[in-house]
Amino acid sequence: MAVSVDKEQAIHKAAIEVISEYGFHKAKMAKIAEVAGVSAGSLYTYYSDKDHILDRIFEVLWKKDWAGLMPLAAREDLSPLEKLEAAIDLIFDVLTEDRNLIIVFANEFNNFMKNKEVSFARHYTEFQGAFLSILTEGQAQGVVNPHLPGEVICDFILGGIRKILYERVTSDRENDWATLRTHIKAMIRRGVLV
Amino acid sequence: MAVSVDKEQAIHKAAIEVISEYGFHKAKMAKIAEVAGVSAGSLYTYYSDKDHILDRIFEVLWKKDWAGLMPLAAREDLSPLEKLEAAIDLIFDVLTEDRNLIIVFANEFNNFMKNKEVSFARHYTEFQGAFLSILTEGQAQGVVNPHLPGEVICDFILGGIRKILYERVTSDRENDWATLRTHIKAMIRRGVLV
DNA sequence: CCACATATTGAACGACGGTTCAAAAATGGG
DNA sequence: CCCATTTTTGAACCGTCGTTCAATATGTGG
Repeated sequence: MAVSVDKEQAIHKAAIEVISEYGFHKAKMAKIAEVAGVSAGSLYTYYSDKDHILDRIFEVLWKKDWAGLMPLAAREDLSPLEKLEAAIDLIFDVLTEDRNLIIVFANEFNNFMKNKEVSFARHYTEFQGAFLSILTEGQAQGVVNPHLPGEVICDFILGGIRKILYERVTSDRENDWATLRTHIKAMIRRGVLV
Repeated sequence: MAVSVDKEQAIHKAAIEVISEYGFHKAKMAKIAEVAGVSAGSLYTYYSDKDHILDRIFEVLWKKDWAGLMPLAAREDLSPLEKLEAAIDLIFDVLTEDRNLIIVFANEFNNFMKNKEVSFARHYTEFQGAFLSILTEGQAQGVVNPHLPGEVICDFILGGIRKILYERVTSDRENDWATLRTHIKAMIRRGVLV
């Protein structure tokens, strides 16, 4: 009898749902189990403890982002600007797959990284590094403003996207992700002035 | 024998410090009391419960922002762009007053607002409304890009600033807030392209 | 300086919820 | 169809704090 991938998936998905609704702290193991359709004890067949569940959620998230961005940053057939926009698309694609994931990411990520070993540290760090390298390349080629520190641009973009997605997903309005992307890209390229 | 303002202040400050270090959930009442230099029981002379302490932290924060932004947005002697930059300065001033406050804000704010009555709801909402009105005014006067939805600009700016401040304050580098402001303003005005 | 009111203390309480584990169920090879 | 093995169950356990409160200290008005 092999452990079931289905159940691990079910727990993974249920955890995202429950944590997005209550926040990590108030998300009870019993509730996650209930939503996943397993017993409380079964959670411990697939995860060592509560932290491990959230760690795994972020691991999957950052592995996707990392796997997408690393080859992208290295491509020679794209201009830095094209890469930057592709990177933004990538982040959008990964996050907008599941509205609850956006909420979990926006609310729990920073706190979870605090004073703790996380399994996705390398992927996260390398993702940031790759994103930064795209900007640096853009500056070297004279298309990105060289007076702005790359880290500042990087944080501003990622922080801005995070909040935009969170606010949109939290309101009950319908979301047109495609249009939103073009707005964000326009803002990043040319700012808000006419 | 009147309750002491000093002690309430001490608890307020200690709470920001302890919560910034451990996160709200792992911040223990006993630890807050210890740092504040009072006993655990004394916390309950000044605050009804743990939530109340954090509620108060955000109430003070948003009252400052609100009190600064409301009159600013209404001024007729400033252009929308000047108001926008003054608003950014305001947010900077309020947050950079205390590095721990930035951390608490970045990590706990969203979660704390979830499914809960908060005392600062009105100040927060009106702050956002005032910020948005500055942008709308700018669009009406033809200085802000009318194709970008005001809410998107608003969220992008606030989310971007939050992450920038958080990352800077979390690293151990020295921070030059004045230069950082000009970079952020430049990015907002003209984007990242040359 | 006394009596009263209010503040402070910190040990003890009790609820909560993550985790455990013995028992039961499921699986599958021979 | 059995038996060995692995998985699942869920009630019980138990450590962790947020909170309480009786005792004590502190301050104040008369």
